[in-house]
Amino acid sequence: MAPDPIPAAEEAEFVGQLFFRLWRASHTPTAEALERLGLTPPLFAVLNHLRDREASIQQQIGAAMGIDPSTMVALVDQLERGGLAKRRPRAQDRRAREVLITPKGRRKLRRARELAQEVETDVLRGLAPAERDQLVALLRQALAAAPPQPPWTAAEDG
Amino acid sequence: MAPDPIPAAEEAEFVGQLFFRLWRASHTPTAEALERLGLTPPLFAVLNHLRDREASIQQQIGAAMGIDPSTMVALVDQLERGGLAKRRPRAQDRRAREVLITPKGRRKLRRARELAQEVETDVLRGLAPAERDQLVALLRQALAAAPPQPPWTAAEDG
DNA sequence: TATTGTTATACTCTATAACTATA
DNA sequence: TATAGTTATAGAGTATAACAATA
Repeated sequence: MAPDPIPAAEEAEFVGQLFFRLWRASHTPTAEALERLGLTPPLFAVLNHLRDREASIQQQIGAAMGIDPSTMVALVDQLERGGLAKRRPRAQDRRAREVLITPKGRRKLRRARELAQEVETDVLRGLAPAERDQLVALLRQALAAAPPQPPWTAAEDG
Repeated sequence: MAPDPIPAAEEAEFVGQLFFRLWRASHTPTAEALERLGLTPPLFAVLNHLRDREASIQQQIGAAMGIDPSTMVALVDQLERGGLAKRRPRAQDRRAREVLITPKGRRKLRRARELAQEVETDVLRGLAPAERDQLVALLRQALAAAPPQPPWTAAEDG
């Protein structure tokens, strides 16, 4: 059997631990909410990417989000099976596949983003609105100046 | 081949993504530094726990840090093999094993904590000291009020 | 020859379940 | 019978490497 829940702030000595615990605090309920829509965090991340950059090809998506090419194949497969996105060969280079979000995909993404926002509001409920804005600003500032990152997994999301 | 490094702040729309990216920004180089000491992030986490609570038994450590009992066995095995900690039966209940950090373990932990601190300073180099303090305060405040968490993995550290 | 995507496989990490020894 | 720890196994998630199609 898995251990009981943990006192939230215990043992978080290093800043990295704080990042991790807050990420988990947001990731776990987000993943549960997404599951009710038939989505996973990686699928949600790809859909978010697709929302703004329709004609990007698999490799570009993977490079932008740190998803391995072979993993991208499986993710886009899932999106296609669910009718949330579709592939088409790029005209200028028929090796490459452009991935496009479908109207159904947009509708599902809209609901998913709402759920993710709700979770995030709940996770940061300890902060006043001004404090929350301040936190986000500091996080962005730190990340912008942080050392360059190696490739990441796709498990990142709200 | 794995994809190239990612522009740090790109795509981090949700706060959860910021947490994740900053955690990774600190976790990856920390893991690399620990490896040079023969440690891993989970071992580092357990040693940190042991530093302050010597007589805790495996189950307690696991419960406090969200590490599965069977995973704890493997971790303490590794610490014992390296001479960094040792087990002994608890007098009052010989089913239970108290885990104690050794002097060698303390020395190694001291170096590990120095390395982790250096990484963290580097990760947060974009923030002025006052901003950094402010960030930590906001993170702690948010975490203290966040919804109760399910068990965690041991991958959390500086 | 190099590159995109694909496939099949291997690896890492963690959880699950059955077992032992104590209680 | 219940609990701490152990062991062996399975599962999820991801990466690696070889292959096909195209450039």
